[in-house]
Amino acid sequence: MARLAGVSRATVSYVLNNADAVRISEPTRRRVREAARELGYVPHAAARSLRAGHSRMVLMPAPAFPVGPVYSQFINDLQVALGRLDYTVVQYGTVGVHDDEAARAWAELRPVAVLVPGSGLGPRGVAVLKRSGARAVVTLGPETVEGAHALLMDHDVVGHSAGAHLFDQGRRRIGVVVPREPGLEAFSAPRLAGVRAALRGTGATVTELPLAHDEGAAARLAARWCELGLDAVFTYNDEYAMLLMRALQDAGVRVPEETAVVGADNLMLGRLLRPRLTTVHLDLPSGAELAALVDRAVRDPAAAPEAHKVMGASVIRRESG
Amino acid sequence: MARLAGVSRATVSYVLNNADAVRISEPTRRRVREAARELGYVPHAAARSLRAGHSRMVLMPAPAFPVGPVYSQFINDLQVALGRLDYTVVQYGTVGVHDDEAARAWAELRPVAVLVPGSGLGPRGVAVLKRSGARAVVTLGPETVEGAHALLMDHDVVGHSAGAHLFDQGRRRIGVVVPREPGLEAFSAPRLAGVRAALRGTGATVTELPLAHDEGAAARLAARWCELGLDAVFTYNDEYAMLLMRALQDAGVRVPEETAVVGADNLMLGRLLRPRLTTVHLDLPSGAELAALVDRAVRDPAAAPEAHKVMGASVIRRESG
DNA sequence: TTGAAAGCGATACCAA
DNA sequence: TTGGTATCGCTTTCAA
Repeated sequence: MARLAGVSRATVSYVLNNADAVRISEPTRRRVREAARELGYVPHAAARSLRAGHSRMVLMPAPAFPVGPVYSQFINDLQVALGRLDYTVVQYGTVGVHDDEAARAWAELRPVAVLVPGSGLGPRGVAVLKRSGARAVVTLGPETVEGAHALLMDHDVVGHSAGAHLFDQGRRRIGVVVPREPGLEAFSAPRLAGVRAALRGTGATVTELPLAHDEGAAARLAARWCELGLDAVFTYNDEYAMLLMRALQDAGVRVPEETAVVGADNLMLGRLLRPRLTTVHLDLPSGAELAALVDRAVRDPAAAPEAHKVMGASVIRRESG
Repeated sequence: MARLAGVSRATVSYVLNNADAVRISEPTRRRVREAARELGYVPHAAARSLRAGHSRMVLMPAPAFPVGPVYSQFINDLQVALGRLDYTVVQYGTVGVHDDEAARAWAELRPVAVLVPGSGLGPRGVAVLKRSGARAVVTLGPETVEGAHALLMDHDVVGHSAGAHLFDQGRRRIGVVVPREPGLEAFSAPRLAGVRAALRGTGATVTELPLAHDEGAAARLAARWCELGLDAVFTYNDEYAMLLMRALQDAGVRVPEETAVVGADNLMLGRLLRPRLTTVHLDLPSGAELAALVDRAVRDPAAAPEAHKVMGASVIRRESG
C-alpha cells in the first residue's frame, strides 16, 4: 500500500495497529496516517487472517424463512453482545444447501466460531468445522450434537406448558395446529410432541391440525370444527392463533366457552385480540449469555462441550383460555 | 494440505477446481479427492480470494431492528437469486457503527458487491468501498448516492397513496402515526412526507402522531382522540394499525364511521381484523431483478450507475377506510 | 502429466 | 527508530 508514503510496509503495519512493541516517531506516524487517509486505505481482512491464522468472525447461517420479532431481537442482542467482545458476526446465506455441504461452505471462511440454530448440523459437519479451525461450534436446537456445545432449546416445553395449562382448565379434547409452511417443522414438531407428553396417560386426546397460514384454510378448518369435537386448541404460535380464532368466531364458535385457544410467543398482537389471547411466553437466553458462552469456548477450545437447557416457557393467562 | 497424498499442491488445486487447462490422470484425481475427503480438507477462502484478487461475496449490513415478513422475504429471494448466479450473500452485523466507519469495516472483507438498504451510506463511504475493490455498490433507499447504483425505494409513495385515498374518501383531517421506535425513521419520515405531499394545497390537514408500539401509549392517544378531531388516520403500517384501531374501538370511537384507518404492508393480520383493514400494498422489486442488476454491475463496473424507481404502492381497500 | 516457484497483503521477527 | 524478509494457503505460469 502506501509505501509511497515514504516508509516500508512494516512501518505502516506498526502504525495502523498501534503496535506497542516497537516505537515509531510521531512525524512518521502522522505521515503514515495521512497517506492512509488520502489513499482510502483499508486493511485486507483476508490477508490479515491468513497471516494471523485465525479471525474474529462468528458465523451464523441466515434463517431461510420469515422470522418473527422474537428471533430478530435475539439475533440482534447477540450481535451487539459479541460485538462488545470484539467479534464480528456474519450471517451466511446458505440457500438450499444442507448438512455437510453447508458445513464445508462455512468452513471455507475459517470462522473462529459457528452458531447453528435448528438441527441442520450433524457430527460430521461439526468435525469439518473444527478441523478447519473453528474453535467453537454451538448448536441452538433441540438436541446435542457430538463435539459441539449446545444451547438446548427444545420447543417441547412450549407445547408442554400449553398442554398442561389446558388440562388444568378442564379441557380434554385438545387440537394442536401444525403449520403447513415449510421450514417450521423444526419448531412445530416439538411443540406438538410437548403437548402429547403433557397429556400422556391423562385420558385427554390430542388431535393434530395441519393448517396453512391463509384465511381460506382457516375457514375450512373452522367449518368442520363441530365434527372435530374439540374443546381446546394450541395454535403453534400467536399468529396462527389470530388466524384460527378469527375463523372460529366467524364460524360461530364461542371462544373460550366452547373452545379455548392458546397461542405462543407472547406477541403484542395477542393482547389486542378479543378475547385477549392466552399465550406461552418463551424465555430465551440473553444475547449476552450466549456471547459469553462463545467467548469461553473460543478461549478454551479443548474444554468439553457444554450443554445447557436454556429455554423456559410459561403460560400467560388472558381471556381466550 | 494433503500433499501427503503424494502429489504437489498444484495438482491438488487443479483437481479440486476441475481445471480444464491441464489434464490430470484419473488415478491421481481419485487419490487427491480421497485424501481431501479423509483429511476433511476445505479450501481457505481468504487465501483463495487473496490470490485471485477478488471474491464472489455480496455483502449486506444486517438490519438493526426487528424486520417484518415483507423484508424477510425480500432478503431471502435475493439470497436465492444471487446464489443462482454463484454469489455468496453475507449479512454483516454492524452494531452501532455508522457511515464511513461501517463502510471501512465492510471494505475490509473485500466484497465484490455491497447492497445497502436505507440511507446510512454517503458518497465517501461509496468511494471507500469502490477503491477497495467493490465492483458494485447498490443502495436501496430514498435517494441516489454519488457513485452508487440505486434502487430508489422512496416510502414517500406509500404515504402518498394513503393520503390520496383518504382524501378521495372525503376525509379532511388526517392523522399520521409515526413510530417512536428507533431505527424506523428511515421509513416513517418519508411515509409522513408522502401524506403531506398528497394533501398539499387541498386544504386538508395533516397531524403527526408519535406512537410507541405498546398498549398504554395507544390508549393514551385514543383517549384524546375527540380533542384531536381527526376523521382519518394513516398508521405507518398494519401493526400500528392494529394497535391503534384496538385502542380506538376500546375508547368508543367507531371505525370507519368516525375515523377511517389505513395501514400499510398488506400483512395477513389486516384481513383478520374487524373491520377488515384497508392497507397500502408495497411492490418491491423481485430478488431476481436485483440480483440481475448486481450481476450486470459486477460485470461492467465502469458503466454509469443506474438508478431505478422500484417501489410501487397501491391501496387495497377493505372495510376500515 | 506433474512439480517448482512466484506472488496476493499483512504481520512479526531480526538486523541495521 | 526503521527496513528487509519469511510466512500464511492458494492459484497460476513455466519448466521438466
